[in-house]
Amino acid sequence: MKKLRAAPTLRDVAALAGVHATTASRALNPQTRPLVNADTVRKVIRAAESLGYQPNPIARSLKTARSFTVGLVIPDLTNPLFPPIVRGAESVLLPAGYNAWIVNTDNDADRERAQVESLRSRQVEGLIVATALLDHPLLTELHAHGVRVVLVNRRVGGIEAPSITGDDAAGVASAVGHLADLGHRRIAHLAGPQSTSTGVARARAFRHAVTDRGLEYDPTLVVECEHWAEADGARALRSLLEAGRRFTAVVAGNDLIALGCYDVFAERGLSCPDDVSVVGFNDMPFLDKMRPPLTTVSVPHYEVGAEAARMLLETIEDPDRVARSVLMPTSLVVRGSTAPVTGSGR
Amino acid sequence: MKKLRAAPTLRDVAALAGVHATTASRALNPQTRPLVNADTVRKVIRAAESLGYQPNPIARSLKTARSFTVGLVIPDLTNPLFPPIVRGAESVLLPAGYNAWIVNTDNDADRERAQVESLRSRQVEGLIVATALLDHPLLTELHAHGVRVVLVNRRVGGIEAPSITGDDAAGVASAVGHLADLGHRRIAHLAGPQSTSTGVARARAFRHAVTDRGLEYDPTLVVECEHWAEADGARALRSLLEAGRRFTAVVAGNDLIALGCYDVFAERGLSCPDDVSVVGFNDMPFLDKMRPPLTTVSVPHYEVGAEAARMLLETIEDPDRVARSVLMPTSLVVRGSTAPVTGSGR
DNA sequence: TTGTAGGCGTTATCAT
DNA sequence: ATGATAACGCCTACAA
Repeated sequence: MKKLRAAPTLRDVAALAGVHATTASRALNPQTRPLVNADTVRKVIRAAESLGYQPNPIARSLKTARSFTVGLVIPDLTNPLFPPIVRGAESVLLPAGYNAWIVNTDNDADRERAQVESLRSRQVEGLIVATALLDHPLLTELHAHGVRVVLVNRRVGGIEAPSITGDDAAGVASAVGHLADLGHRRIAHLAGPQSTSTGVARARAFRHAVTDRGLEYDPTLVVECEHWAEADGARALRSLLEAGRRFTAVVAGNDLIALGCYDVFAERGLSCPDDVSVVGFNDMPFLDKMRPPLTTVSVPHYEVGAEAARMLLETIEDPDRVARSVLMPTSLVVRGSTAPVTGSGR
Repeated sequence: MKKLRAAPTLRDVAALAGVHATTASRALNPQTRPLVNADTVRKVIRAAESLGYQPNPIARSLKTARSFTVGLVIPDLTNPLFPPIVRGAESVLLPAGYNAWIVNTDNDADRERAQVESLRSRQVEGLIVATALLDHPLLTELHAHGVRVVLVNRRVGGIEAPSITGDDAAGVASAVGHLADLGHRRIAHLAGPQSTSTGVARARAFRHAVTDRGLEYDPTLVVECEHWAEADGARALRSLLEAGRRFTAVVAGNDLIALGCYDVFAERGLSCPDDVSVVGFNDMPFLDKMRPPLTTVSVPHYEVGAEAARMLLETIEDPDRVARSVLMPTSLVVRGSTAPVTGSGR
């Protein structure tokens, strides 16, 4: 068995430098360094380097109740939407000396509660949360307890937490506008879950965009999906078809719902975009290689994550900062799933 | 400003139960519970519950040098290959009372070193590492220092660390066999980086599979990609085409390299599978919706992650356990990117 | 400018 | 069966 040399502690450094541990602590900490003699500082730093000293963050946390760590609460890492948010957040946090603790909730409230509890007990200094529901008791609680939270992507009703989201209204408007320009008059909306702010915002934006374009808003052309997933998108589209609704285009709540439509097209021998045009939302990776390449609304997820991290760091440094809500600009990416309306319609 | 009620500590529980903190500790800890009077245990537990007591893992770590946390070292979370590994690992770790710290290295050695350092300083009890290179000084070092490491997906040369990988040889053999059955005789291989065990293993397996099938192995039909990415796959395929090589099928090192080929097909007006068949590796999500749907070798990544976590927990509980290397079974998923060879060839 | 003392919350060790 | 004491490694008063 190999004997593991224990990591050097502050006392080891102090001993080597011939000073007291306190002095070593002060010398090593940029905050308190001015308090100590320049020569001593140099000696201590040299000692620390020669021993390969790394402060023990656990001991530090215990004493200071800080951790230089923030929690990222993600509903599902396998949804390609979220990894770019994570990377964006890390791109800001790591250079600032913070670490990110990523947890998956699997869209499960109990698991979310347990994970958040675990983060809190490890003294995370704030949370970036991507799991928000409009009615979200846990987040309401955390907010009431003064836990620093920044929401990404979705918001919670009734609390004033800072949030960074895509501009759903503008995005949906650009999608509807694009379809209208192509001559589509009967456009369906496969809405995301109405338990999420994004689902509601996009559905509302759809209604407004349609009427703004002088089209008739037909509520029977709007179906809610239970989850933001392919299977639910497929189910929603099937229900429209089976009810005999007529439409020539679909605005999907997100890309996965749009891809679910592709499955139904294959089942029923429909052609996209010849029979039906489809627009997604998010611009997740690889859409350009789909059959057909999916027209979608691009959201700058990396920037969403980065901005959320910046905002969280701001609130950590200045707790009295007022909550802001930032809308990140979206852009329409036109690909092959949308085309001018044909004579036939459906 | 809201006053945050500090979390109750063990002393609070002890005081409420009318016992000493030590006793409360023993009563709450299943390991030591038998040492204390059943009545006392009940009193303490009741007190703990009424206060909502949660042990402070930081203090516990400081004292015990344990953390019930393991680190997951991932090269790039936006590569859809890795999230399922993460979830598989979590599916084992969380129920066992462990947490997972996920870190992204961006394929950068310095960043990896920093992240691993940070994990170690937080007392993680082991590492699940997906970033292995054949020549990997950091991992060699960690191994020499006795750090518990389980490798996933890829291995390191020269050290005997347990590893969980897909069965590259069998997977490539099934891909080559499929193409041979379709009549292909001149098959190219766009190999992954030869700095990774996977890249090497698949290239070697390709050579063997080709000759096993009685085909001629032509080294000019094998090109190494610098990274496991679309752009590199595209570059490699272009180099073959520009050199005027003749082949009717491609075995790509992984799915991303295969998708890079799609870009080149589009550039040059080639049709897949009519002009060239392509097989990928990994079966990442959404391949069934690509144009054309990609034939690939499926690797059970979720299970890879789960198995790695199980193995790591085993080594934590029984450090003398000998390192095993597990090959997870792969399966060929035939889709639309492969077809019988046509007369023309190229 | 530096040192001393004490404590963050928990558990290991020794004593009762 | 329970209590007292000390220690994990660090930092923050306070004292010198």
